[in-house]
Amino acid sequence: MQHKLPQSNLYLREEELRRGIELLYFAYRDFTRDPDEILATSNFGRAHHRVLYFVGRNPGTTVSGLLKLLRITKQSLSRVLGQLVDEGYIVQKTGEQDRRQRLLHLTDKGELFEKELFATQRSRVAEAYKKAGPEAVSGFWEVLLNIVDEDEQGHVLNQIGK
Amino acid sequence: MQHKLPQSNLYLREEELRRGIELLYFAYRDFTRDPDEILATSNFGRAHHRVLYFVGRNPGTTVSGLLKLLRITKQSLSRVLGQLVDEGYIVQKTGEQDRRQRLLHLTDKGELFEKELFATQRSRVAEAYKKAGPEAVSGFWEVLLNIVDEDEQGHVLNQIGK
DNA sequence: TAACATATGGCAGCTTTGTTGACACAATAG
DNA sequence: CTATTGTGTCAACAAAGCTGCCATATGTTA
Repeated sequence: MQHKLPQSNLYLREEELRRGIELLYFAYRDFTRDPDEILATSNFGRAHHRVLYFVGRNPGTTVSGLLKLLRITKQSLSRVLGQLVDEGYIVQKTGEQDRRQRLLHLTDKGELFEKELFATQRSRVAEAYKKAGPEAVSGFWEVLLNIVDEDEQGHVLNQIGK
Repeated sequence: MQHKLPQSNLYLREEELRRGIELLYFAYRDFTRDPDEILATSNFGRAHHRVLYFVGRNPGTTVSGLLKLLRITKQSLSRVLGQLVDEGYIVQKTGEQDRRQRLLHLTDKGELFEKELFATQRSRVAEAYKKAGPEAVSGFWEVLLNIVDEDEQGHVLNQIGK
């Protein structure tokens, strides 16, 4: 006489959910460490990295575009963006159609620095992809995408160019 | 006459790496938002959540155990831990073998609160697992584990009970 | 043209959560 | 007995979020 054990199944499911939660935490923790170390030597922080990264990925983006992408307030962004502009990593060009806009671009210095930061994450992620194999990588993308807010998945897909 | 186009392959690989980096960022951003909102109404922050979470997962853990797991300094931990103890979410019991240790446990109040916080992430992750399917979930775990520092993967595997 | 809306920038001040360094005390280990 | 370990605490600082308010230039619309 066999029957399903619902508690047992629930327990299993909970363990699987906690596994995802914990792996996400630990992976993110380590994933940010290498660039953080480089940033610290330049008196920058993680917030500067994000701005450099997304300006590099979306040249000509506007301030409000970045605000929506990063979901932070104007003041938070303006602090780090101002420093990056002051120190010559980013330039702002007045928009041609709409002259209120400040279109953001990396300078050569900014591109160089972004490449240096990216290199650390590149090797970590490339190694992980290689060890896990292409099928695992697809699953990795798919689950992560579904963890993103449903009404934001479109933006993300658009951002990651797929 | 056919030959491989190395630049093209490199370009593709870079896009795939950036996709992982960006998905990790966006997923983590949204993943932390639901609990953050609940925490804010209790005058707690994300750091309190982590302590509640890992004490719940490792009842009887010590202060130094938590320090190693979270990789923060004693002072950072002691601030949030002190608040959680003061407000009755966590109790400290003197270790029996080693009476210098303070073994940490959630109170009933603490367990209830942890459950409430977990529920938000549970439903987000469960939904993502469901949409992506079991194979994708395996890949998700595998890539994340490989993103963790190599010399920490053992600890993590031990933590997630596998 | 006048009024409203939008994109951006700036100031003041607050909070959370990380950091360092120094010191103290109880308990354990050698 | 001495050294080390586990924990707690104080002071001070920094990064990066937040709110609220105000200013200016530019675009849009009635």
